[in-house]
Amino acid sequence: MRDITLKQIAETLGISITTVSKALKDYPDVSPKTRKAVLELAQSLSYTPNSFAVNLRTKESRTIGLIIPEVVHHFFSNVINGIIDEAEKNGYLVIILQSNESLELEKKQVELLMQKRVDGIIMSLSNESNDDEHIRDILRKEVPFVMFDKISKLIPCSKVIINDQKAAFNAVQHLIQKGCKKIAHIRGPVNPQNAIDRFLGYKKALEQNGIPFDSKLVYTCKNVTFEEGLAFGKQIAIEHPDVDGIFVITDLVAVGVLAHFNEIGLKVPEQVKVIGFSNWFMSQVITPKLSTVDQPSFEMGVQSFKLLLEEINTKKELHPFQPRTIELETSVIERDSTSKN
Amino acid sequence: MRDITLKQIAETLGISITTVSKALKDYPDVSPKTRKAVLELAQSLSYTPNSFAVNLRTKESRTIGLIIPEVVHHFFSNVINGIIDEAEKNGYLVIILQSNESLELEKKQVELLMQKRVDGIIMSLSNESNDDEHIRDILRKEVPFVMFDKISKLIPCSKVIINDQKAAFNAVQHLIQKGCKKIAHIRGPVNPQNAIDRFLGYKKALEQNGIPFDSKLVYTCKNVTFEEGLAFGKQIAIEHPDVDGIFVITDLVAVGVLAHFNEIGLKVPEQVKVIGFSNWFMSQVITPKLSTVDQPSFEMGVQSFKLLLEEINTKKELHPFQPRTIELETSVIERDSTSKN
DNA sequence: GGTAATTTCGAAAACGTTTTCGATAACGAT
DNA sequence: ATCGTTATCGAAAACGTTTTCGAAATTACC
Repeated sequence: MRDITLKQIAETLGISITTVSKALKDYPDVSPKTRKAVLELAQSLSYTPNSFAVNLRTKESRTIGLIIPEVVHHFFSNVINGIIDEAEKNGYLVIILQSNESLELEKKQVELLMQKRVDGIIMSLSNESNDDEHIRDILRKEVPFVMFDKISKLIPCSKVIINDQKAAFNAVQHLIQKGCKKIAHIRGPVNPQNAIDRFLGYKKALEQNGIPFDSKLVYTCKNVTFEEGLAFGKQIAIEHPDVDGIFVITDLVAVGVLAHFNEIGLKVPEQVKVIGFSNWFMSQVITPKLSTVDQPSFEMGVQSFKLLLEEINTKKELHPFQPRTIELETSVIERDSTSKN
Repeated sequence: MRDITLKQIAETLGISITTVSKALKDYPDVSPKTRKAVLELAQSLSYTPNSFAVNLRTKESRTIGLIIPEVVHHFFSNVINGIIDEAEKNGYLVIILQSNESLELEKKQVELLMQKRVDGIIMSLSNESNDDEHIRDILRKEVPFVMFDKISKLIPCSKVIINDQKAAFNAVQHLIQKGCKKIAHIRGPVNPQNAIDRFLGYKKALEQNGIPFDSKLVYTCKNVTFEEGLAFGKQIAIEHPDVDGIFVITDLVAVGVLAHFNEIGLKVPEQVKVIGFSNWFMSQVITPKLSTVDQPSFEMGVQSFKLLLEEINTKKELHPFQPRTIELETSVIERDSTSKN
């Protein structure tokens, strides 16, 4: 049961390979009669073109690469979802790699994808990423490239982001409106731009409301885990028992905080209000239901692929490509952890 | 900045393409002197072989396809994690597609992957899958193939599974040991083999303990969601207020049940004990912490790829391949939803 | 110096497709 | 019958690599 090729079809029909190829691709210069014959035979033999040969000839594989810090993560798996959905609609397949937040791995994977000659790369930076030579390498080779969420502002490429600073500002503003006077912040790691921006948004909201900024009230995550949430919850309760509001970098950590407060009997939202970030599915399942900032993760995936496709297509026609940045809207979602009904 | 090819290296060095190729691939019949020259030039030009050409020539792409019902799912994203980890270790990349539990999509995707000529396919069936012509097509074309978790017992291929019946049996046995006399079961959809097996395990445990089976105590999920958990929790509380134990098809649904019980003030585990399935990360975060059955999802991914690689390699050497089934161990994890400490 | 063995190299085919361009055939118009 | 036009086809090159097989060059041996 060997693979069917154009050659075999041509031979059994007594015509040339060229004509068979043309018939299958709806070229105008083949008679209806022979076209019909070719189509029928191809159908009955269930011919499918050898994609390896097509790739070589056309110099494209209709495959893109996706590098993310981790697959097992509510936010990222939703983005993946959006990307592979939109990609499939457009006849593209997606190769997924995860950097496990390691810069070294990330570099290797970028190289791997370029060797594979994917048609484009979508990527969210690992937390370690500050050296970006490997990223510039992508641009140098003119491989279509889009970054989302964790981006580097220095790289001139298309991006899909949210306005982290504004979103964080709104979250803290929400706490203040609910009456909070002393607000702590559990922030993300040092490097990632969005951790920085959310911190800046927190700071700005305090300033605009005449609340003095106190660096002692800022706690920095290393791994952004549930366990860190537990630990920081404990630390805050001990070090600053008068804190009445906490803005947390992401829902997962916020859930850890809530879990600790539940355990020690600290009342949320009566004694302290908590707001997270991301609108993780789980945040409306726990008690108390967690207020949060909705971040359109699926849509982020969709838009990322669309931008990439745009770049792929304009470059295919040898036109110059102008990178674009898409900023998606966020919104504060009020639940039980910041208001009692 | 065009791509570097063997031809270019050969021309600048004044030797043949053949020799360049051999030098780069450590063939014995090339002198140390020319090898050195080739290696150095290749290095300085940062030559990388055109994988499209290599694919065509070697008839393999070092890429595999993975079809799963949904990416955004704790169990599946962990399996994905295991697969792409192990694949990368062995120099393989992974194309991921999701069937969204639709048989029609699943069929299309199988075809897509075969057209792409991936070196192998790993797959977990969608809930709709009962017609398996598309699966048999994979075997007919002798594409290496592994199924995991949601499998079809009728297909002769390698599989990675758990013993769902035994695991369910142990879960129900656990409830009985904790004193439950009237045990309900929220089961999965009708088709999937593992939903059937877990149901059988439930039944068997009742029988062996002299508890009469009552089909009225069995509730069938359609979509296996948190919302269904809420709904069935409500239904059970109304229809059978004397139920004192519930075995739920998966943690997500069980969490829904707990959420409803929390809401109406039904005490878990005092009035009713609940045990889930999968050991979802979230199950130890909610109150009360959910007892469950641990299912080694990451390991399932690793083993799936290993089996696939085994098949790829033996088939590459034209040896006959004997499918194998790997059964991974599960264990009951006791938490607060079945015992008070 | 002659023969045999060993190194070292390269021509060429093959993988299967796409596409250009020229050739042939068919047809209509005069 | 001649010319121009159009419809239909196929030869061949190209994509870049791998590998076989034979040729040439070098070395070893007596």
